[in-house]
Amino acid sequence: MPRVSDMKERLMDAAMDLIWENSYGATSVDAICERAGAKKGSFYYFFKSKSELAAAALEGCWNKKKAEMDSIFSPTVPPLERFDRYFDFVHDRLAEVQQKCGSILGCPFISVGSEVSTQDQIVRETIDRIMDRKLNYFVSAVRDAVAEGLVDAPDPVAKARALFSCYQGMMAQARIQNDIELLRGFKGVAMEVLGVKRAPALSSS
Amino acid sequence: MPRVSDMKERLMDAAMDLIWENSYGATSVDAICERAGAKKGSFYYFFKSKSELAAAALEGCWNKKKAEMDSIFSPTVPPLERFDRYFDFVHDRLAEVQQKCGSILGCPFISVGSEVSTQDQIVRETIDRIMDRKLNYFVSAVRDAVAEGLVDAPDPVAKARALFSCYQGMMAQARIQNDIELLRGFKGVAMEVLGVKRAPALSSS
DNA sequence: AAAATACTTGACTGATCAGTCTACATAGAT
DNA sequence: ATCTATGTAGACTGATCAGTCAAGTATTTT
Repeated sequence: MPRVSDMKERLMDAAMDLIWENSYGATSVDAICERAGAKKGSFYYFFKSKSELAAAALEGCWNKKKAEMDSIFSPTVPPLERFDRYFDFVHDRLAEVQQKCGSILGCPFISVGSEVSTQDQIVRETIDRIMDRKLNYFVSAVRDAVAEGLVDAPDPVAKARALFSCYQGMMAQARIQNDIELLRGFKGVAMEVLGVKRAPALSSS
Repeated sequence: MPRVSDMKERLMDAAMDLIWENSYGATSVDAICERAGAKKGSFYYFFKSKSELAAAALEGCWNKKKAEMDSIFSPTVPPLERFDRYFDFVHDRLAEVQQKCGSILGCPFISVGSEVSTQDQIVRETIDRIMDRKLNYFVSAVRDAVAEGLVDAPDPVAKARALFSCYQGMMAQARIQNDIELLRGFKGVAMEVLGVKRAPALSSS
C-alpha cells in the first residue's frame, strides 16, 4: 500500500472540536476542512457526507475516551471511588477545554444527540450506542456498591440510570449556564442520589 | 391603532413547532414563514433576526405553559403530589405531540439551549431565565415536602436541583432514544431521588 | 377626504451551503 | 521504468441561507 495519510483522523478531530464547541448545524464542511488543512476533495474522498463524518467523529471521540473510562471504572477501584474519580476527571477535562475556548461545553453526546435526533438517523444511532456503553460503567459500579453493602438498591440498573440521568442533566445545564460550579458540587449530589449509607474514606484528593 | 394582525403569534408558534421538532440550526426563516403563511417582509417587520424570533418564541412557549405550571404546583396541592401530577402532565403532553410528529421531542429548552449556548447570547439568556423559573417550582415543592416531614433534606435547594437535573437528563435521553418509556417510570425515580420516607397515598390515578 | 399607522408583498442580494468532478501528485509494487 | 493504489487540489454547481427594500394595501384617526 502506498502513502498513508493521517487526513482522515485530522478531519475527524477537527469535526469533533467544531461540533462540540458550536453545534452540528452550525459546523460547515468548509470550516472542518479549513481546520483540518484539507480541501473539499479530500473530505469526500474519506467520507461520503457530513453526517457520516459526524458519526465517525463521535465514535472516534468515544474510542479515545474508552481507555480512560476503563481505568477509572476498573473493578480494582472501590465502586464509589470510581464515581468520585470520574466526576473529578470530567471536571478537570471541561475546565481545561474552557481555557482553550472560553466555554463550558458539557457532554458532546447529549448536545449533539438532542440536536440531531429527529433529523439524522446515522448520528442518532451512533450516539445512542455510545450512551449505552457509558451507562454500563455506572451499572457495574452500582452493582458492586450494592454487593459491598455501600448502597441499598433493589434495582441497581434503575439506580444507575437515575444517576446517569442526573449527571447528563447537570452537564446540559452546565453548558447552557456556562458554569462549571455545577460540576464541582456534583460528587455530593451523586452520593445522595445513590443513597450512600455513610461516606467512605477516599484515597484520592 | 389600525388593523391588528395575529401574524406575530403565528410566526412565533410556527417557529416554536419547527425548532422543537427539528432544531434551531435546521429551521430556516423561509420554513417558518411558509408554515405561518407569511412572507419574508412580514417576518422582518415583526422581528429583526431569526435569533430574536427564537428568543420570543421560547419566551412565548413558556408563558403559555406558565398557567398550567401554576396550577400543578399550586401550594394547595400536597407537595409530592405536585411532582406526580407534573410528570403525568409532561408524559401526556409528549405522547400527544408524538401522535402528530412521530417523535418524542423532550424539553425544547434543554435541546435548543444545548445547541445554541455558545453561539447565541440572546437565546441562551432567555433559556437560562426560563429554566430558573421552572426550577423554582421544584424548590418550593421540596421545601413544602421537607416542612411536612415527607422528605429529609438539609438543603432543599440542592435537593430540588438534583431532581431537576435528573428530570432534564431523562428528557434529553427520551428525545435521543425516541422513547417515552423513560418518562413512564420517572415518577418512581423522582421519589427515590427525593428520598421520600414512605410513599404517600395519592388521589390521582 | 386626507393623513397616518400598521401591516403585506415578493423580488432581490450576496454569502454560504453540501456535494461533484476532473486533473494531478506521490508512493510502493513489479 | 512504469503501473496502480492512495490520496490531493480546487474550481464548479445549484440550492438554500439570512436579511433588505421599495412599493403596495388596509384600517383608523383627524
